[in-house]
Amino acid sequence: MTIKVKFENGREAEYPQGTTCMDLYREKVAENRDLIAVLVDGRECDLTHPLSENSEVVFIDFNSPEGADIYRHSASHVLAHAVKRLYPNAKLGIGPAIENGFYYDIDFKEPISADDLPEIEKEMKKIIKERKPIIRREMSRAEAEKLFSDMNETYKLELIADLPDDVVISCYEQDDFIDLCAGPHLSHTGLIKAIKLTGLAGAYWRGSEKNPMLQRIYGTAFPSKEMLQDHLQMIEEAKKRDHRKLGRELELFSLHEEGPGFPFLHNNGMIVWQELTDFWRVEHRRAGYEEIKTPLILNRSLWEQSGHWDHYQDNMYFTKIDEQDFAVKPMNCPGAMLVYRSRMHSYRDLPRRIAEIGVVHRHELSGTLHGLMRVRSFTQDDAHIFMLPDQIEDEVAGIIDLMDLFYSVFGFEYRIELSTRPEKAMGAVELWDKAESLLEKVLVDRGIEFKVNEGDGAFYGPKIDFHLQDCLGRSWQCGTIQLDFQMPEKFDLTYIGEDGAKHRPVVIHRVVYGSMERLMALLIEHYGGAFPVWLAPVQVAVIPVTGRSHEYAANICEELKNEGFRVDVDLRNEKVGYKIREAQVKKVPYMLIVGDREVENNLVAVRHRQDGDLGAETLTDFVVKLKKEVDQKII
RNA sequence: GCUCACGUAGCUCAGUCGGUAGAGCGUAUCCUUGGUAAGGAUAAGGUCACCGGUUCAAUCCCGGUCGUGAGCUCCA
Repeated sequence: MTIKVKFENGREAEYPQGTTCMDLYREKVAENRDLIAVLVDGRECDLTHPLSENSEVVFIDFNSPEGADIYRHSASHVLAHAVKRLYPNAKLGIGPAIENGFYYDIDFKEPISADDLPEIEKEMKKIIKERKPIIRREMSRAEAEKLFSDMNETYKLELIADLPDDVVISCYEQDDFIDLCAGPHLSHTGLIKAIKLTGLAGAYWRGSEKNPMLQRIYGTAFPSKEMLQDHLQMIEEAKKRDHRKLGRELELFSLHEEGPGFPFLHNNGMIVWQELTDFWRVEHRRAGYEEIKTPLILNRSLWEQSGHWDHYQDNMYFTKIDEQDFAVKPMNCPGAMLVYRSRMHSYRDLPRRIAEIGVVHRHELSGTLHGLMRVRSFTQDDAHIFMLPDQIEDEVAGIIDLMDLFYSVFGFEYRIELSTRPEKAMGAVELWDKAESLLEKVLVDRGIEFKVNEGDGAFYGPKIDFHLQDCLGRSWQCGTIQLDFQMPEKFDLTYIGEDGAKHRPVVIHRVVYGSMERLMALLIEHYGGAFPVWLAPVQVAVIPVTGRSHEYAANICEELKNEGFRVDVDLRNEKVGYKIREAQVKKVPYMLIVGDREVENNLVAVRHRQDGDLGAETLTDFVVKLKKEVDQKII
């Protein structure tokens, strides 16, 4: 019997039945030595996998997502293997590959510390050097249970117990180490070229705080030392750009024990903030938005009506005023609902786009707080759009355009995801279906690529999320467009239709920046603290060379201020090099160096923080260029 | 919230096997007038996070509190 095998390049060939992928691999690897695994009809398989029927076979290397996963999954087994050699009593949890690496959760009899990682890493390298073959063993449930119970691997027994009846139970063996695992794996440990253990942290068994906490060892693996180096360098770069560090150095904001999760913005941070909100207001007015401001603290009755009292109480802050319960707002919507409801609406008034840059407070778990990224008090660039059902499409399209405008100004790439009706959804199914297909239509009509997350929508409506990608390739969810079928019901919102009867409007809840605080953090890291001129807290530093040019420098500074620029003059008794260094470290975009030569010819010597010395020109010429850079928000 | 680690000058960090502490940067003053990333000297600056305990003696050891950091979905 022979079977037909189709390769990724379209070539077909016949082989005897039972030919393993390894046999084919031997031919292939001659062409590409980096191949490490195989997809048979799209499924990841071991190289030893025998082919029993006509199949499509694709060999993959580390550069495919599946390849990287298999590679790192094998690395995690090597980690567990090394741990078992050094700590025979340790019990294994799970050890999957993750983005950029892998981990293994382990229950150590005596907790280990980060100092123990180098030794484990050394043992891993030994196992790699030994080039142990990795062998798949399939077994019955009873055999597996006996095996792991003999080894006292209680967590593995728990996993086996939870495996469905019809699944093939498999283990992977290398040397004297055997682990319950679906696979697939590399064919031997020697294929792992570069590893590094990167961290140690606690993690609950199966992610539940009711379960015991295991120790999670994080690591990463690459097929070459260079790739590992690059990856580690990327992490270093991210550390350098950490907004908490830059925020302090550039005096943008500070955090204090007195207000955990409540950041303090300093003058420099406020300048960036104001530029961001100024830009936001200009574009929102242009797009037909009104702006409102609603109170921080509102009566309990409102939160009962909105449902927050029942469903969000754990995250809210409370106070009492005149014997009555009040809550600090965790969201802006109820306020906006009251504004809408404060007068009657005709269908002719809609859509009504009501925006609010609103401060909300949410009690987040203390362990989740992180700089400006995750706080307990933040500012949303919120807007609620009240509209007729048949306006949904146009409104959503308008918001998508607005998002694109903002994100491209910052130089962010972004991805879009559409989340649809979840199990416990509120509202009529027909309305959901209609809304979902409308959202999809808007995206398709504009030729926008998007990913669908089935069942991931909010219980009150489907949504479109925007995930920004920063310059280090990390992604952050910022913008969101959420249809809300709930709020109009809860607040009994109405408009008078053409027929003279009351109807229910649809509400869209949307943010572009998301949280101002988080956007600031994002921008700080995206730009590495070197803000484009329009955002830079100080746009120009005037630097006199000697005391003789102090007066000239001060005049230049005045003139630039009068032109509306943010400018500092450095009249300290220091050398130019020193002053330049300082302006450079503070990431000031432009330095104007003025000495005797410039005074004499009435010029300024321009230095750019990246491009260095640009030569001398007149102040007028410089102002023209600078104005253009600010107005066009050039990155 | 939970686990582990950490908390020493404005910042980055050293140190004390228990006898109340030190560097660099920054700051102030003086000298230096210097042309594209750090000129020199001197000085000031610390309840060693906070509260208890052990001890003749605690910044150090122990306990607690607060704060900070890495994690806590990625399913054998």
